[in-house]
Amino acid sequence: MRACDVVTGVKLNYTEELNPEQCRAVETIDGPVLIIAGAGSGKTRVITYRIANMLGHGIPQSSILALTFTNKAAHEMAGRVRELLGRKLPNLIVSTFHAFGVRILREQIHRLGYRDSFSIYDTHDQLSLLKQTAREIRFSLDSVDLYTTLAAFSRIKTGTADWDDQTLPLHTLYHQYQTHLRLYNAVDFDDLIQLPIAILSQFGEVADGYRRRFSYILVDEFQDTSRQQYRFLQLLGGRHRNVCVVGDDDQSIYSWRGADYRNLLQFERDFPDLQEITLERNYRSSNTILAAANGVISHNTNRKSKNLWSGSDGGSPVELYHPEDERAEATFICDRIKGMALKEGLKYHDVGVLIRANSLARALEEGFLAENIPYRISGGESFFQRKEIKDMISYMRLCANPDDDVSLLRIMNTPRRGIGLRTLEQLQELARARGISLFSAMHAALAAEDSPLSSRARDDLGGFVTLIDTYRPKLLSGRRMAETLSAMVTEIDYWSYLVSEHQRNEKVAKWKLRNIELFIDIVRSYERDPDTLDSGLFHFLNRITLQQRDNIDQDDEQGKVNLMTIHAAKGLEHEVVFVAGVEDGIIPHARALEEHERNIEEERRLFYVAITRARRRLFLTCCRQRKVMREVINCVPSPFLEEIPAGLIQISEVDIPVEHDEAADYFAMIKARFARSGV
DNA sequence: CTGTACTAGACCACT
DNA sequence: TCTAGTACAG
Repeated sequence: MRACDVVTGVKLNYTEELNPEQCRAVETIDGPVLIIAGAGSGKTRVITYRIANMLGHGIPQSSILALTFTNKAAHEMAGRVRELLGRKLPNLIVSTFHAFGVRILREQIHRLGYRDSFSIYDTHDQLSLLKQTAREIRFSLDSVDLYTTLAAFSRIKTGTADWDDQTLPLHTLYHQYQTHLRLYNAVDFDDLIQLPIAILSQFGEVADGYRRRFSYILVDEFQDTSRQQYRFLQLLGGRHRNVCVVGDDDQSIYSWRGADYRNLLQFERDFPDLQEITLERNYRSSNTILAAANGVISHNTNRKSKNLWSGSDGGSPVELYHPEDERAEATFICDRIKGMALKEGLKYHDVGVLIRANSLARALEEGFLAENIPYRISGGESFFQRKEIKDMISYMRLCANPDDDVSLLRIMNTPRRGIGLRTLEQLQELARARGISLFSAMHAALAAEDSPLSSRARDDLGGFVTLIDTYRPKLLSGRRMAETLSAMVTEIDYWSYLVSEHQRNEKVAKWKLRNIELFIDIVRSYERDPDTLDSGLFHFLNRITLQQRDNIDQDDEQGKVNLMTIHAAKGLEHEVVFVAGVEDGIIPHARALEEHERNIEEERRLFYVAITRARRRLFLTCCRQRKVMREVINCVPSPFLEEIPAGLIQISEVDIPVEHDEAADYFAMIKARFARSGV
């Protein structure tokens, strides 16, 4: 019997718990390793045991770097390791690529001429920067879509695309955007990968330091890595070659964000001596669910051939239901959940309700509320994206980095302080002339004898500058940040601002104030958390900026139904899974197909990921009609439904008369298939 | 400079 | 339906 004695003294007997392939994956520690891990093949288990095994072989935790793609996956992995070893590993780094990028930048960004107090701009901030930049250089954005522009900038920055006829007119805008980022001492999400690459490739001794430090690298969800992330990985691990990547090409669902399946081929080319391990045995789902999933995914071309099989037998059929509209859909889902809870003792937290887009969440949430089913939702707008919270964050960011014009512009007049357009224009003029930030320009304008500002404007401005200058050292001290913030909220009288903004609706004002209190609590518990090694203002801000979608409900997931997007569900599993809105235009999403017809394969993988989240039972719902924006539209069932072998599906009949031809046709079709298959 | 009222456009996924 | 942006009056 093999066992490994981990530092903690915990004995790990994994041979009994793992199959031979899994064991091999756990035991192959040195050199390049490629693990192809099908859905439900125990991947997370393998990764955690592998880390435990490495520690058991005397590899220090600080030498191991485990990278994933989403926050959720990173948390999941860190939690599993902790659970397995029964203790926290403070020096083991399990993080997203972006968070790891921040870590490097905090240590090294000065080499590129930034200060380590840099701000990180999320999409919102990028958007305001873009607008502001355009205004400044008199570039009309009327003809271009802002998001498209940002996407183009991203492709340019990451080297995914070159300037072409489409993007060339944006050339000066892009450069101005970049200049501003630098002036404001700010970076965007792409920079979090791009700048570390620049540092590692320009400064050999720095790169060597990191290579020595992280001598074992593990990458989860490798199929979702971008070319940039691969390059980053190569710079870090290309020499010592102790790089283990784990992935499944069938679950690649992030190509829109730069994920590139060619990384897999590149990895094989770069490390021709790699050990390849394929995990094909599925431990998660019933045979029925697995067969349904296989039926769907087999329609994709260009797959690395893989045959998932399961030791378990049969299982309940996949149930397909056609509700009248999205409200009936919510009712059906609630009824089923309640029924199973009652009859089978199903726990609410063992249920996952998956949706393609956040917009589908509303009707379901309303249903859960009406039926008193506790739920939690992940994805969508995070707590930190809420307006009132972003205001607080902007105050903190400006204190951390006074050159951050985007944050300054957000709060300069929030609450209203009488600093108007005229004053702002004068300040911007001054800032531009001297090549300084707005906050510096404010100081300059206040100090200047011949200031063009009116005395009223001087007073208003002076109040703001004094406010920031007073709270800045307090927040920077890193002590009692929560109290400081709380005092500031009182001083700026944010409550009155909320009340005046929501005169008609006092409830909203109260709700927002409550959110701010919640935020202050978060700051407080962050400060008190003994596990945060670096409890300063910057670290806090960086951390929450990367937490764009994950909600802060880490506390109690017990007893709550999980409502989330399919993207967010990747890597998770549930006893019972509902996939809502299995309609043409939603899965596959119309917008995805508009972009490119070939995106159908990724949409299919998305559906595959949704199906394979289920252990025992799978329900698919497909509305007859649905309200989209203003109007009610008739729905057509998703074409992917036909790819599920007919014998596996059971139609849940509805007692509502069939009104629409399309729906009727589809019904007939399903019934015919049903008859043919002889069920 | 502020507040209100009106209009257009948004809903695809994550860091 | 909701929000962000703009026009205009005070």
